[in-house]
Amino acid sequence: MARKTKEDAELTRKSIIIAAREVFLIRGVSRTTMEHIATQAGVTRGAIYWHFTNKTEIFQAMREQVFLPLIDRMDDTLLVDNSQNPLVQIENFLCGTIQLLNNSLETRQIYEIMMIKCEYVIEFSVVLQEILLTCSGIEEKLCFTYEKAKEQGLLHPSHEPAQLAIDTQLFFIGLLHMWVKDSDGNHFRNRAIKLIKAHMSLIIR
Amino acid sequence: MARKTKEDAELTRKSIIIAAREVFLIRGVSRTTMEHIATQAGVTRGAIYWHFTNKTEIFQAMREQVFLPLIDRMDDTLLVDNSQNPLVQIENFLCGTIQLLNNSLETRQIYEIMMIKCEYVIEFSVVLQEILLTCSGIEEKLCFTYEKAKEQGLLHPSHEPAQLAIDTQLFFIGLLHMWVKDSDGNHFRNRAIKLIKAHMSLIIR
DNA sequence: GTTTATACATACATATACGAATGTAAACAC
DNA sequence: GTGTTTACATTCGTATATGTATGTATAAAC
Repeated sequence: MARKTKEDAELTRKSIIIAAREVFLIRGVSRTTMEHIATQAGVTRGAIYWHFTNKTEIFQAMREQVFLPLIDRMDDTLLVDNSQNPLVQIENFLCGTIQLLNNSLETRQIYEIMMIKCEYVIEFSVVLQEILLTCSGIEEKLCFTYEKAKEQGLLHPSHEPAQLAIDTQLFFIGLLHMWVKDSDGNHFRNRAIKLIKAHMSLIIR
Repeated sequence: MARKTKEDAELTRKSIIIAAREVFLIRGVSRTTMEHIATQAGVTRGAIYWHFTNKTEIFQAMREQVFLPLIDRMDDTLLVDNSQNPLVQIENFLCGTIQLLNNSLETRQIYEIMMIKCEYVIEFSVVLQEILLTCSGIEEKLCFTYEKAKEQGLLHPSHEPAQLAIDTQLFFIGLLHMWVKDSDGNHFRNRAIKLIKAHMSLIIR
């Protein structure tokens, strides 16, 4: 076929990432081939190899579409906006993530792929490291916000911000994992917001 | 080669499961072939196809070696032994699981495989359902134990056993996931016991 | 002691996947 | 308007995986 304009090329690049997400979700990352992605995107493998060197690069491109906004939203909710009660800030961040998952098919699918449709073997160890780094960042920001709460006397005196930060983080990681696995929705998806509020209520006072 | 006794056949069956675990851990479940497992076990694919119909069946056999004992231990710690403080029972169950992971290479590897070396696509949906069922069971037993604690006045009056059960369960699921991912150990593995005690201390009184 | 079923190994047929090499037509630079 | 580069499509060689079919030596049944 013929050469396209730069805008068109960028469109096919994006369509490849979208196609990859759709196929990853159904077949799992390891079992999807370049041919699967190409067919889904309506191009040939040649097009994919032009834009990406291998499947890992497609995966990373897909991942960035979700995780860069996550960091931004976390910074906005926890660090920038200081007008609110810190505990409400944390609750808003957690609930906001759940609402994002509810509203955005793309985000929902990418989370599902990353959590239960991907095998973190050696070639994906970079991804694992990045996930751990992201988690460290979340913990830090939660800790920072819990410290604000403590300064304002919102916490029980025996509760340490660092411990609360890890507890909340682990609670939320568990919630996200079960949210993703709970495909029928009755155990965790529909109750996620209530579970977050219940968790926060354990901490208040 | 020649026919073996039943005991020998059972030995090769077990060696296949062990070999599968070792290869799954390195290559991920999807990317390991029957040939990989056979080579690792020192047999041919013929032996594997004799004992198992496909890879999923090997995976399930491997999984049962860990999850059936888990249920038993949970029942022992949370339901049977009523001599102790219910909150201590819960803490013992959680810490016991971590200690099992620390002490048993086999358990540790199978958890790692199930959490980050396996893609839960359609053919593994049965496994996912079983995991969800196991979680429901854990939640029920935690709830039962928290109810005992409430009856004994060990909980803050505003804390509901059902909510505490889910919160603890999600905390622990998150902890297990991070425990597995934290291969260098400094972020979660070495701190797991302390994190559990911190979590339980949030609930007391 | 012969027969039969077992516990594999070997061989084969088929399918699939990858990466690179090559082809090509249009966009863009000049 | 010609040349060059881009953005792919097509083709090819090779490797690898699967499942089955067949071979075979021995344990077990009788």
